[in-house]
Amino acid sequence: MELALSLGDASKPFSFLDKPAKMPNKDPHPGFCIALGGAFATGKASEDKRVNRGPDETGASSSDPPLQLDLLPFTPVPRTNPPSRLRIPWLSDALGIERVLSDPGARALDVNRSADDGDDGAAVSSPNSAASSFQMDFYARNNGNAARNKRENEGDAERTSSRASDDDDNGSTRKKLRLSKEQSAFLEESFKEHATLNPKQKLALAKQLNLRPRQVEVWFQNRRARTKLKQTEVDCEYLKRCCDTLTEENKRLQKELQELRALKASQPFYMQLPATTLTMCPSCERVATNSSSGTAGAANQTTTNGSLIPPPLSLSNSRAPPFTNAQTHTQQAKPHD
DNA sequence: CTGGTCAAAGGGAGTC
DNA sequence: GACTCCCTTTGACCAG
Repeated sequence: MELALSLGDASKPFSFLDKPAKMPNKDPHPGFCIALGGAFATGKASEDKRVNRGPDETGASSSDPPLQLDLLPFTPVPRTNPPSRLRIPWLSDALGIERVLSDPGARALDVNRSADDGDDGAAVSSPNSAASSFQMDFYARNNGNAARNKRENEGDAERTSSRASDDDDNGSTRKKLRLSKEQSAFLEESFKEHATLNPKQKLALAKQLNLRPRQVEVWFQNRRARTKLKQTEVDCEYLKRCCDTLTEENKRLQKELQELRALKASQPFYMQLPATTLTMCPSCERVATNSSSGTAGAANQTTTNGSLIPPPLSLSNSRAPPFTNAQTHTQQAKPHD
């Protein structure tokens, strides 16, 4: 597992990543950057890149439950209206495909056109239009959750009328409006393509789902917040593991240090060998040896995996001090010439 | 009753 | 100034 942890310079992406970790512009934790490899790495990032930006999408994709794409057709409920085929406008534009969410072969609904052709939304408001049938489907079929069906079916009319009159509400009571399963699923599908919406997309979605644009906007805001929260949880979990690993490494190094000190105490004559040079930098506290004897080897092999311990500064047999800066690197033990 | 979830409101900050 | 985003909080709803 390859990993890198950077505290203080989030602007420098890690080289092994397919793409740098995207952090929001107003990230509340500036200077913190974490990159994961192996199990945590989103290896699909390169092949699963979205058309548009999607902050935290990589993390979300790993933690989010798989989205049910078999939203339609709604077989349990008999259709009274012709099935409609929905297009996610920006998807169709960008990819040249239709995101079919309903029966294939049904009439396609071009949300872009409906949004562009007029502000009255005639294309979707007509009772005979495909969009209308889709909207009716949304309200005819509520959540598949059996426990909720009764309540929700009872509340369908209220919900619909509530939405229709929300704009005119005096706002005295904030009625809880829970989006239907289909509405949430469609919004989710849209979110997978675009974590953010431009006004046209927002209007198109609102018309398509018979929601107010503000509702669509709020849903996306809340959805981004949920994604970010999940990513934060993943990051925290990873940091916790990093902390545990470093703690273990620290313990091991402390133990090795004690062993070295014990060895040094038990075999003091090594320090008197003429060829042995043991130096320590007081600033960085690194011990470097300049010796051909075995003591140097003991100092150099302070790690079992060598991952975190810096290599000796000099391995040459020269009598010259291994540290070039004589001001900061003071020789603690001088060779006996 | 309580805690979790989620839609929504409100406010601050950034951008154009 | 309008718009959008993010963050926090609120309130309704639901399950245990």
